[in-house]
Amino acid sequence: MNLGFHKHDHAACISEGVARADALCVEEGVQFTPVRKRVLELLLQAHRAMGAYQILDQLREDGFKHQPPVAYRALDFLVARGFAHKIEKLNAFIACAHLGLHHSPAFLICRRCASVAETRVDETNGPLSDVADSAGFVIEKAVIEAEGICPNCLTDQPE
Amino acid sequence: MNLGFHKHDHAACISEGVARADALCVEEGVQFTPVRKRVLELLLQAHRAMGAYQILDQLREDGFKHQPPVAYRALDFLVARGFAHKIEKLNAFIACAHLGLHHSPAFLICRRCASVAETRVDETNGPLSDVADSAGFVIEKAVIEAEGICPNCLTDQPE
DNA sequence: TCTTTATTTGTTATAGAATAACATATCAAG
DNA sequence: CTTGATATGTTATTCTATAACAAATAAAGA
Repeated sequence: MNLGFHKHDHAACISEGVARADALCVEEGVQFTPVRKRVLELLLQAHRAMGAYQILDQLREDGFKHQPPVAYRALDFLVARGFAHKIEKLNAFIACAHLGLHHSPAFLICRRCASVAETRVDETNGPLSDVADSAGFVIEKAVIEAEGICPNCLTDQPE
Repeated sequence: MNLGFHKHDHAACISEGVARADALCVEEGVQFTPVRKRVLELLLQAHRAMGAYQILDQLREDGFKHQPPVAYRALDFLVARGFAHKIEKLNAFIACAHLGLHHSPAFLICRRCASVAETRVDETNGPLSDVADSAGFVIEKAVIEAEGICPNCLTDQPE
């Protein structure tokens, strides 16, 4: 699986992401307003996790309004529809790498270069759901974030 | 496995927890100072995740100093030694349920009653480490937090 | 088209979480 | 006993996030 650690056609991955989100919004009858679109673009462009206030700074430069709620509202919208995810460990947000697919995301976070790769995990089995099942706990959503060193940073310099 | 959702001898679980931490500190030659001990007691007592400022309020009532760094330093100490864990999803802290055992914790968080159960997962295999291995990513630490409904809340009222 | 309902945006203010920085005190080893 | 390490006290600040309400815009029905 390509986890985004390697080179790829980035311009295409931005425009495709926006186009796909656009289509999904039409399908669902929700408004993909300029600020929402711009925030998704910023996240796709950055290709890493961004804090809400980083996004806010960018919005300011683009001439958008830039009070905190502007960014948080756009982010809430994107996260609610699965266009972006929140990385709890970083208090930051990242564009979804599997836009349009229902999935439960998991992340690999490099503590050296701060890159974040998204992968998918099967939430219906695995060690955690076994425990939950036997305890009678019903899992609705799981935060799975692994921290470590990405392949690029391992090669670059062995710490 | 007992996940803490059920009744148990809570007084004992507090005193045992403190005693075990005490012994571990002696072993490692680090100081289990009054404020550190008190914070661990508070967490064991609460038996749920507590925010740093909740802890701070309790410390104030106990006559301890109560500026934010007081709580954060004690929490950093407890987390560094595995006596407590941070729940990223809640920006809150909880006493370790497996004190003294090296383990990688995972949590089941009830969104109705806010109780948190700690369990262990094997981090060396499972779906996530397969993905990491094949990508060449070295996992050092994993945040695994599942949100849902605990057995008590399921029974109490089917939502 | 009108109008009314829902959704989105603008704005101010504040709450909540965490740390930087530096002075002071206490402990532990030589 | 003194020196180096560890821990505490304190002030201030930064970063993250939301409450609350007014104004504007869009969508749906009469």
